[in-house]
Amino acid sequence: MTNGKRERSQRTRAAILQAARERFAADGFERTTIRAVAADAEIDPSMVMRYFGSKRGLFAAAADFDLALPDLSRVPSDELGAAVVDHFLTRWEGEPTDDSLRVLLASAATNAAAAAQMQEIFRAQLAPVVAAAGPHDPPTAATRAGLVATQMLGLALCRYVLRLSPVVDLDRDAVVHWLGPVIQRYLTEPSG
Amino acid sequence: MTNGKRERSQRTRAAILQAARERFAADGFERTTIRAVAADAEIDPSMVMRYFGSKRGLFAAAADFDLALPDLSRVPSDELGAAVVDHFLTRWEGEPTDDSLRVLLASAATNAAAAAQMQEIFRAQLAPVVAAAGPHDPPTAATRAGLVATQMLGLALCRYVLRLSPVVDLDRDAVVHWLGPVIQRYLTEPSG
DNA sequence: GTCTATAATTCGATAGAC
DNA sequence: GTCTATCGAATTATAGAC
Repeated sequence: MTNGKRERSQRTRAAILQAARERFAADGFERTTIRAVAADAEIDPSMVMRYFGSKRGLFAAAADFDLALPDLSRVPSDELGAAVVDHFLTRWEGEPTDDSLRVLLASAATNAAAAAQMQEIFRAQLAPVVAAAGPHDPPTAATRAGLVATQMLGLALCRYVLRLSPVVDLDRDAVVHWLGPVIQRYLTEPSG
Repeated sequence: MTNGKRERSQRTRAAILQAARERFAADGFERTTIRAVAADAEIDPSMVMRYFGSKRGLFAAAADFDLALPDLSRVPSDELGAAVVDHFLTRWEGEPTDDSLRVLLASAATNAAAAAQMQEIFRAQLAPVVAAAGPHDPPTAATRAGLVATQMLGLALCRYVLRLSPVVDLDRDAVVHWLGPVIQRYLTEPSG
């Protein structure tokens, strides 16, 4: 394959992936059609099959992402909660916006593979960072990570998916003000 | 119509509705088929159409529910958080279990009507109870209700839909212990 | 009230020309 | 690599017999 063709192939692949992320995030797995993704990417539907094999393969590629959490062991212990909340807000509302979490949120409720992927992301990415934030059993780091997930995913659900107006209307500082101490408690409070 | 026929009709309708709630809760709106609901209810698919008009009509009937929140103005102010968390746990895990919230959660991400219904339930049922819990602006009762929604819906999402194991493994007392103070703060902390 | 039969769509996936 | 054409399956919804 020539370099020109390879570059074009990579561009096509990237265009498909971007269109797929937007569709999956907006409509979920079931309602997203390969035909619609192809139309958004301005290519033929059969190309989606060629590049990703199947609708499930396309979804797996679109939903693969990295929380990119910072190393909490370097954050002052009394600022852990605010740091975590701020990080997620940046990740979800920064430029350019990454739709990957919304892809998973919109599909995890009705797609076992998506739910499993969400579980794995929090197990493999959030729990170790929580553990590294400091020794504080009980409860275990896994339990603390689960508690953090209830609040952060609940925020994402209400703010980006359900779009509950009082939650959408909170500005960034207000979100950190209200959720920061909650996450702080989940990360550091000793008893369980 | 004779009384016998009317009773039978009511039983059929109730059987359809129960089967629909289970299917919608487990699979969401898109993946749930009228055929599957009818098979579960052991009746003909066309009967579902006769009773509920359309798949959307069936969903609307299955997703209609009442949070049945208690009057918080009668709860001691320092027990508000624990009372709310305990109420939701009873509502979601009591006998018999009511799947209605899971019906909405599983569909709200990909179904605009479901998201709107969820918004309306929290606006019409949660916000007034929060307001009645006592005067405490700012922030407004709507904002406080929104914050409560982020934590309680996040719990429901992680515990019942995603089934994150650390969250599933928490017993009732642990949930109240961890979330109670969070809800307490969202309901009563003055500054905003 | 309950059923059969089917209309009318839509989708994922494949085959194969170029 | 890209496209046309189409298969086979599944769905909602309707029409009408009994």
